[in-house]
Amino acid sequence: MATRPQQSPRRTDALSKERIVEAAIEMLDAGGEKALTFRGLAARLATGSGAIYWHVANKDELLAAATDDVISRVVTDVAGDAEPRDAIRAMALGVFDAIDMHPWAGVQLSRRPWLVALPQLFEGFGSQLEALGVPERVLFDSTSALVGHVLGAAGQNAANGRLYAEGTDRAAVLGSVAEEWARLDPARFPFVHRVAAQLPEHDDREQFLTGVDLFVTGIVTARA
Amino acid sequence: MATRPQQSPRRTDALSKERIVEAAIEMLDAGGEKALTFRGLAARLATGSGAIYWHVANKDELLAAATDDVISRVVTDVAGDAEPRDAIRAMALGVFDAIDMHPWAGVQLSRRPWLVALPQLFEGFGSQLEALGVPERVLFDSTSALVGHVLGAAGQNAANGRLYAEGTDRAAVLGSVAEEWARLDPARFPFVHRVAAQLPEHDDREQFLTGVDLFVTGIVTARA
DNA sequence: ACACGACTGGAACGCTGTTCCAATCTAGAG
DNA sequence: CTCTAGATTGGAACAGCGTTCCAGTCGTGT
Repeated sequence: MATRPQQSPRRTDALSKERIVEAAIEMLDAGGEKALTFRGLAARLATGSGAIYWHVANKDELLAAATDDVISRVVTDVAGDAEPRDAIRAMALGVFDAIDMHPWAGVQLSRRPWLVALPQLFEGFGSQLEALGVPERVLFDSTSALVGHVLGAAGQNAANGRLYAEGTDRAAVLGSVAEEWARLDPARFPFVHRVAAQLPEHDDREQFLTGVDLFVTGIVTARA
Repeated sequence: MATRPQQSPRRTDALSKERIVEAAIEMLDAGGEKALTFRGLAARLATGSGAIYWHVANKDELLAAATDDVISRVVTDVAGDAEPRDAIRAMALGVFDAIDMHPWAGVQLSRRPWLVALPQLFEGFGSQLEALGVPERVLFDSTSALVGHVLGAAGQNAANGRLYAEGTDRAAVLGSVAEEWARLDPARFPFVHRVAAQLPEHDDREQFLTGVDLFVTGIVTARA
């Protein structure tokens, strides 16, 4: 049988999971989820796809590792010596911005939770709620709800963002959606009809923050 | 050149987008997102994949149509003559249960919003908030936040559900996650350490409802 | 000098979404 | 009734994917 010549020279710099994850994040940021392929990754790292599999079990693990990397970086960045409400706002905004910057991570978070980053979020939000005087009895439920809200709403926003990621701009897309809403039957959709105009001009980041504030207000109010 | 024999007899019952979407939903419910393939769909409908493409542009459109079908069914089911808070709880639970029953739809919702069902959600939640006396000025933001919360938290839950969907049961998975949390450094994760025990025994549905209530409380409180 | 395990890279496999097109049906015109 | 034009079908073909497999190469310890 014919021997395989193995013509191309071997790499000198070692491959590693870190280097692979780093390259994967770059590809994901550049072209979204479907831009990450093992062939492309191999080309970018100047290797073969088989070599990658020696360091990473499969694509799912690679995506999870990339998501973990991106999220945990943000969570640890937030300092903890502010007022509880401000600290919560800061952490929530950190998550929001991270997911906004890496939308593929948002999808991943709503797909495979219990990530390494999750305990960090729980710890951060939970301890601040405790500082706000939320009683032990409802602390776990409140924290779960808050974490779920932040991840859910941020992911939701990232999904919207992807719509006008390529080419078309935000205002145009939202404008056309607003037109659609305005065309709906005013008898069946009076409310939608009325607020359609506000759709194109709202600020996603601020709206997200409003939601977090409302949530904290609810928790604090129910505390009594 | 050789003619193609086209041996198998033609179907008598017409193909249609509705029939295709219906079959797709069955496949998605049975085996999740990756169980839906055009080949499998063609086999189930006793046709070829090409025929499906005459009715449906591509897989994305098919997924969007299936999601719309499942979600809008639930939204229109909720009657509207209850107390505002109860109506909101009922609608939220409807969405929660729908996504819980069809987890693939949850992923889809956090991926491609502005679905046909979205105006219905906006209308439902928005009009109830209005009935609660939320002033016009913050009505749009509050409704957006509430819709985002419901979709986000429900999707989040569905993602968790998929972890113990196949084989392993919920209690076992949550138990092992709780153990992992308990093993974390108590100095760095005091809060997580403390609430880990509550993780396996909490009720997702109830926790979701708690979150919605907290949110509404926050909105009502901020109304003043 | 040698051997052995860690590591590499590219070929190959089975599957996917999608495109293409001959074959076939249906409806209406003449 | 015949003919034809368009709507619809089904399956072959294509490019590309994740994954597996394995011959080859390197670095290290003896």
